[in-house]
Amino acid sequence: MIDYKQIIADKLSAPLDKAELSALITETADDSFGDYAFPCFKLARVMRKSPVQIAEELAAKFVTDDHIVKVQAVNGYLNFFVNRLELTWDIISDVIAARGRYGDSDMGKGKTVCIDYSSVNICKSFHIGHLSTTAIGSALYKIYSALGYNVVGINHLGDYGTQFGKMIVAFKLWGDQATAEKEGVKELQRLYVKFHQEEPNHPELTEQAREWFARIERGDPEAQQLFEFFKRVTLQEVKTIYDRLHVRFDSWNGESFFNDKMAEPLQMLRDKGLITESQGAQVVELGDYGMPPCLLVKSDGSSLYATRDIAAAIWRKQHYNFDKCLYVVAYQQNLHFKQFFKVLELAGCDWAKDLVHVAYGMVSLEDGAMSTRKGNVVLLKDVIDKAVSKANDIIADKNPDLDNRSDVAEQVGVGAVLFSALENSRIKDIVFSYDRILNFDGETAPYLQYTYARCNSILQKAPRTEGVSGDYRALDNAETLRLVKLIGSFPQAVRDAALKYEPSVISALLIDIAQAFNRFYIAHRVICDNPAHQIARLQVVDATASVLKRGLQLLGIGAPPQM
RNA sequence: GUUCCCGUGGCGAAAUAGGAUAUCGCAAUCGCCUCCUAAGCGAUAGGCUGUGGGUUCGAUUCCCGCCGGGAACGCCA
Repeated sequence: MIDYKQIIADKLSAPLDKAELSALITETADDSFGDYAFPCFKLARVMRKSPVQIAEELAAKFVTDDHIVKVQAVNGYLNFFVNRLELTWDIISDVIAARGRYGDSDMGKGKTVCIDYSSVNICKSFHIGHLSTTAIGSALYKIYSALGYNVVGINHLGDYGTQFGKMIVAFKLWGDQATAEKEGVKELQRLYVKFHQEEPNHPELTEQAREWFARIERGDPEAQQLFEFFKRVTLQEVKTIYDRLHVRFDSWNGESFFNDKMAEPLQMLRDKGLITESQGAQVVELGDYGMPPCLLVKSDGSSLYATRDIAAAIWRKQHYNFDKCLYVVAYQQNLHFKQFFKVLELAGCDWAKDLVHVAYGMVSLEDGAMSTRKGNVVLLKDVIDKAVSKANDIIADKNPDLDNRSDVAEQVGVGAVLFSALENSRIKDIVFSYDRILNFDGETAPYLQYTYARCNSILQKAPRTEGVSGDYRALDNAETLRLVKLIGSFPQAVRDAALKYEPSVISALLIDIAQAFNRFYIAHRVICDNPAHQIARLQVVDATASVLKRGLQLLGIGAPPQM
């Protein structure tokens, strides 16, 4: 890969060192300005001259060569035109040489990243509120893997808490095994809701629930068995969703797993003198850091969320020795993460700095917040089913002879759903709307997939041309340049996505690439009378297809060859 | 009340760790399939980037105030 910035920096005779120079060199806002630009404004102060004058002087002194073919001073910018055919071929050949793995690197070699994502709750339905953590976490998993990191995907199950005592009471009173097996989480959910309806009028239920929860903790066989049953029913159902989304985990150690692993961390915090008594509870005071205290032990002696998260973080550090541990959890829990990260830092865990809360925005419905208890939820399964069914209808209409029709519809529908959680900055709130998620036009996964299929179609239909070499002058035009430059920025986008924990960096670039390709496609016929031109253009198509596919893979979205 | 986040054309967003004329999609109107997939492409219309200051050669981007929206703030997770 030719480093034009470096070439320019080496040849520029400005009173700054090479590193500063190349840091200042940027890509131009518009191809008509050139390809790279050096803003002279910072030099103005040092050199005591106007930026316009500096640019002109630098331009006059700059000696062009085979790589940098033209220099222009415009409004205080020094604009460089590179050898565009060289740039084009440089990028295209890199992509082709990468054989489908363009953008991969070994920057993470020997490093481990833990990613805590999706983390479903037992006995609760999987609704669209869980889509963001699942899609973002899974995409980060793939992105970090592509960068050579060893990645550990963790589904930190919500499988501990007094609600399971309630579930047992409800199940014994109103439920039965056969129905639960048949109806799955829906039935568990119904029992849970019923418990809350009955509880105000039957205070003894609360007491029974507490008792059953205590029995789970003691390892009472009946309680344990029922609890495992709920867990099995929930996971069975959730796993069918994960299968459809192609989401994988390396660990399913949830809250209950850490139940017997909290004593040591607590003792450690006590030994360090961090824990104090407050209103009967044991807390770590964080007033010095502008935060309310972090509660670790309730006045009845039982543990809390933060206690388990601290134990889990320590356990993960010991077992995986991570270089980074990401928590893909909604921003509602900002304070919680800040608190327990700080507690670990105060405890002298220098690795506390490697814990990252990857926060994302809330999903709400058009008529307000979702509520499991009120039954006001949109199930993810229903959304996927609708999307797939719509994809099916469109295929029936546009491409009825397509092979593997249902498979393609599945990939398109699922892709559309996943993309909705990956297209924007994760911090943005989302108001769920069927209209939006079922729209397959414009900036959507089906658009990317369609563009990929278009590329593929050309590659397949192009007649073989033996003994002819490509004429790359066929690539000397605005549409190709724009497309190729975008493709060339893909590796950096992958790194940025990892650095910022932001898969949307990749989604946004893919949209730009697809758009640039479609404009290229309209403007320049690939399969044409001139075999030399055809060969050159086919390589652009090949590279586009390759990058679109790789990008979609990193987002966890399928790329059917035809649609 | 305190802390944090968000505020860009009717709607949804982008702007590479301050840079050149604020970019894209949806919706709207009008065009383009005897020609590589029209899930596409083009054109028109739509903006004082919430607001008032400040820093800077330059602010959507950084700082302060205000307004509007959201979230969190002790025995849930």
